[in-house]
Amino acid sequence: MVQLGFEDHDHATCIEQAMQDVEAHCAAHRLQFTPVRRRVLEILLKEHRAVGAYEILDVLRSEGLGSQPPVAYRALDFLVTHGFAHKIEKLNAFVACTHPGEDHAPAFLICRDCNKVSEAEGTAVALSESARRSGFEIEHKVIEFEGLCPNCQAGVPA
Amino acid sequence: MVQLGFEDHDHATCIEQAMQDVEAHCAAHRLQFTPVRRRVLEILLKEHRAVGAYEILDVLRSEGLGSQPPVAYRALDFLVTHGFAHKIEKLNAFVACTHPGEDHAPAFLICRDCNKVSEAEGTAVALSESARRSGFEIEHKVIEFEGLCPNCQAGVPA
DNA sequence: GTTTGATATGTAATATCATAACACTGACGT
DNA sequence: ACGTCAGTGTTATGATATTACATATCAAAC
Repeated sequence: MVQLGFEDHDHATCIEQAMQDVEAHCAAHRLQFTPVRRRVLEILLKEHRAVGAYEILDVLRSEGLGSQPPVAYRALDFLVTHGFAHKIEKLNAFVACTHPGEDHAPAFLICRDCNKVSEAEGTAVALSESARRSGFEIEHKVIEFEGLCPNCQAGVPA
Repeated sequence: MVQLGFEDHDHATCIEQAMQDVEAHCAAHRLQFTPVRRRVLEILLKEHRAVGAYEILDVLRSEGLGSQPPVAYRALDFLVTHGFAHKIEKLNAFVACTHPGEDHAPAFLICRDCNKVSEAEGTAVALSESARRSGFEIEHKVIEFEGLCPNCQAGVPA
């Protein structure tokens, strides 16, 4: 399982890489990667934690990129729809995707202490197959595990 | 997988059984199954669908059992804490538990058309073991699959 | 190169979900 | 009777999200 988020890593590279991937994906699919959308993704990428829409809106507002909730929600909707970000239902907040562009069904590990969110590579979940067999057609999966990350268990300061 | 919710069943019996189970569990554990809490559980049990807190509050209000949000939220909190109901994070709403009293980690199938919610018996999910091995201590699991139930796929009227 | 349609953004108003804080009540043990 | 504590009543407010409509911008067809 990939567990980006709790581990140390070169964050600047991590952001740059993601931005380039999204850029490329948008170009390839004729998607408009507008300034607001780009900025919202940057804001999300800066943190490996779920960020609320109004927190994002505050930043946009301070930069003159928009001032009303729909601005943030529309950009987030674009990012989520195209797989560049995910909504964490448990937190009513959003995280940047760590595998942008790939079609995947991620599982999230949410630390209730440091609030970091880690996206686990979506290996097959037994249950979902079982549901499908019983006739339920799954369109969207929400798999979120809340708990304590290794760092917080060890008392590492955030 | 148990799939109560989408199938036809004797609903009156289903409600009565659940109420008795909860009653017994409260008696055994010295929990106060007060009128408001009882009524909220009844409201939830009446439907195999997620019900919003304010929808519940409307009913309580009309019956003189309470008029302000905290009344509903407190009762729901009691029911969720003791495993008599679950919160569906995807919908910000609540369902009665179909296995009250048992300690379990349920998975939910949510039909986006008829809004019914089915609680699947929580068999082990491969991912959660994998997360645990990597050092993440899971305290709470959210597993929700949204899609189309067999009835709605077949065009059966709700 | 201008019209046209689709997509994106600006903005006001409002809907929906949830909690903090504090006062009151009633059951229960002593 | 008195103190304690869990539960409830009530006010106020906070947090999240959408509807609706106006305006702007882009891209492709003509």
